[in-house]
Amino acid sequence: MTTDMDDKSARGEREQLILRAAMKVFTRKGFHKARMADIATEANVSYGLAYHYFESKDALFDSIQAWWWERLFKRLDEIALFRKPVSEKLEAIVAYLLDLYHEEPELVHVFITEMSRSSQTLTVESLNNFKRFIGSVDTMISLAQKKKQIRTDVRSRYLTYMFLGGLETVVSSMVLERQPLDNSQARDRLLKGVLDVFLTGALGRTSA
Amino acid sequence: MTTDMDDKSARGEREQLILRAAMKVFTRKGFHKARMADIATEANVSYGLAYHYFESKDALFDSIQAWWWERLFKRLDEIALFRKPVSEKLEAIVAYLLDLYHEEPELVHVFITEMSRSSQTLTVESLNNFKRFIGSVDTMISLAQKKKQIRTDVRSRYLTYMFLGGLETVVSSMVLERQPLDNSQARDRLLKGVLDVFLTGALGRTSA
Amino acid sequence: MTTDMDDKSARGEREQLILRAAMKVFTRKGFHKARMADIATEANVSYGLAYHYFESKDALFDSIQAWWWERLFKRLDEIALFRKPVSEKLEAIVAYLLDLYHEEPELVHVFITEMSRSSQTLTVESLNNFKRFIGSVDTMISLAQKKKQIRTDVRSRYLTYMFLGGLETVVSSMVLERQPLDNSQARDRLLKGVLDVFLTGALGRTSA
Amino acid sequence: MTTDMDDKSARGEREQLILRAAMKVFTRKGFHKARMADIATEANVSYGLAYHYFESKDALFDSIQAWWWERLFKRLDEIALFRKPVSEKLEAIVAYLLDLYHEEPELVHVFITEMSRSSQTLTVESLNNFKRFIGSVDTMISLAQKKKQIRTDVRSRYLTYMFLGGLETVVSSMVLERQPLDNSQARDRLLKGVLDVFLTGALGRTSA
DNA sequence: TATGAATGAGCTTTCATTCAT
DNA sequence: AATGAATGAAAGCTCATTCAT
Repeated sequence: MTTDMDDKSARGEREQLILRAAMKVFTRKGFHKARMADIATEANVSYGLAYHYFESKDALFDSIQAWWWERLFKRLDEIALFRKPVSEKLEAIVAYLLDLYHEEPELVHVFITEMSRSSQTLTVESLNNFKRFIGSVDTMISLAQKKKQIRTDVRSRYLTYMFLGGLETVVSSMVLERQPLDNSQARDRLLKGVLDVFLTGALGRTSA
Repeated sequence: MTTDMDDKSARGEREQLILRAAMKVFTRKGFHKARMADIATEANVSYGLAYHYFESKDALFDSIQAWWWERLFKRLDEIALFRKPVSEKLEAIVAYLLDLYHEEPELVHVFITEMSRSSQTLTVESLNNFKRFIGSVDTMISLAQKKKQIRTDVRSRYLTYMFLGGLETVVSSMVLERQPLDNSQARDRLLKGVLDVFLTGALGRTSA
Repeated sequence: MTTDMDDKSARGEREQLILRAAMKVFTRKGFHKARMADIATEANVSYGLAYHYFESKDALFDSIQAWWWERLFKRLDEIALFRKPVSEKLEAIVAYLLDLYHEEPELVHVFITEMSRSSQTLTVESLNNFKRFIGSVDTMISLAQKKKQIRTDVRSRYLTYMFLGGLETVVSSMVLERQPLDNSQARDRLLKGVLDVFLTGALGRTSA
Repeated sequence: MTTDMDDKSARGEREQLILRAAMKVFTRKGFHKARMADIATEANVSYGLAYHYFESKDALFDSIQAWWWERLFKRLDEIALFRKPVSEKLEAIVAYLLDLYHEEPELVHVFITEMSRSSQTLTVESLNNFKRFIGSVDTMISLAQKKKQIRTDVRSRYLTYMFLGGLETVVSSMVLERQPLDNSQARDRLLKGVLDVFLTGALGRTSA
């Protein structure tokens, strides 16, 4: 899996340091209870330096969001180009999230706890990102419907919700209980599980 | 559907007034940006009075949570006693949420945006409520597995996550876009859709 | 001399207390170096109470300005109606300032040091107040020119500047050296002096 | 008119650059709202460099003051030596200010708005400069009184205040409204006006 | 019950100043 | 000479909470 770390190291080292410290503190205390002082301390950096790199606490949070969405959309765009059945595309999405959780647990944590809900941070812009995210998956699914790869008697939008909702909840349960995903077998089992349940349902193929 | 309003009317009328005002303001501004003054204003009440009924802002929020969980667990317990296939139990859960969203959209909104995520409010107690909630559904599902009503090759916990996650995301999409659910046809379609996708998967029965 | 104290006592007592404390602190330290904490301490009042009554430090300053202008314009309007030669009108203006300095030295101090110059606080609105002030005196003077009470070979605007400038500087010298004006003889001498020099010039009547 | 530029060009060119930038920024935003960063930007210089030349923001302001007073006292001392009637000496003072305003409007602006009032910057030293300034004019006037060139029934101090106050207000009105004084006719009219009103008063010679 | 004035800890943000390069 | 990253004290403002009435 390609990593976007490349452009990260291009950014100021200190900036990265602060960004990562912020993610840690947001993970630990949540956005609102996190104080800039905590972030600076976590980064072993003076109070003012955080403001040297980021205009405000909100701007810092926005940078994290931007980072998240940038990576995600980049990967989604790659996946959309796959010349493979929808099942493999969806599998790649699940894999992306699980692997990112392994690499950057704090980033995923912040996404789950601070971005994905929390009306406080739901600006018009972030709502648009969500719409683009959902829309992107929706496109894959409705394409699959056209190719008769999956059922057509349910609107693609609902299939999308069920897929993303299930995926998010599985990830959430790991995030909130801070379960590491260091075991690649566990990762594969989860991967297959999510996908299989989504595709064949709780009844499974035996329903035939 | 029975309503728990009965015990609500038992509480002081003013108390209810304040509680509902709080839900509205939390819905509008989120917990952290909501000020006690806003809530008092919304309730047309002095803000000293809010403290007469609720010890603190947190206590006020806790009351809302308690209300939510009380209703939910009561209903779940009823559903658990159904002598019916798991599909009907799950359908009753979906129906509960959709109907509650129709009745008390703010309550569901606060649940989605403030309670279900947001590490700020994730106290040990609320985490326990989530565990009990998930555990309750898990029990229904593993019971069904024992009765061979559903597939047994996936751990009940994951089936539970996929079900609740899908359900939550469908509800979320309504909540966040503030879509009313006043049409009973739409409600039934949604109900069947969620259930059917969960049970038979994205491939549907045709996968046989 | 009528006093506007009446409407002041109508305002909240505490509000007045804070306003006066602010004037004292502004007089002592200047607007910028004055901290809200200083003002609260001076007023023997908690920090937050100042914000209960005044939205911000600027708003507090604006209130002082408003008070100043309100009193001044009220008096100027009265004076303008005098059916007397211009010399008596101008004398009344000088008397107003000298007496106000006796009554409310801090108010005059703040006017001299913070309002009358200091581009920081020169908003469009306060500039307009100055223009109205100068315009009001200008009107008296040009009226006197039409009645041939005073020379007509110099534009009324310049006569106004010379009068107000001289007056302000005399008052400034008292203010900046914190000279009290408790002696009514001194007050009268000053009053006559300013007026006589303005009217008959440095050469005096002997210039004839 | 001789210029003090000689010693200015002796100073570092960059130092001058920064000094002028500071005057511009002080003129635009006032001393307190002016940030060192603004001054550096205005001078197209890094803000570390400003500290290379000036110990602090206050020191920078002090340099501007010193420049102002140095020029003024030099000129006043020259004028004091004139073997001419007081009217010509006072005329030379007015001329100095008007011409300086033409040459260095920002310097005069800073004097009017930041130095001449504003208790914040009124240090003991600057107060002494004011006293020396006023004293210098006072000396000219009391000398004229001894020679019976002007009236002796008013204390020289008050005549001085009336003269300087009128002059300052006339200049202020130009400064605050940012009127250029590029027309030499206007300059002469102003010059004669100020002097004539001060000498013969609002009643003029016709008062005889 | 009901009010809203009063309190003050806590937080974000600014910006003069220092210093390694 | 020159740069600008780094520091941290200082100050404005918010708002949950208390309490006298």
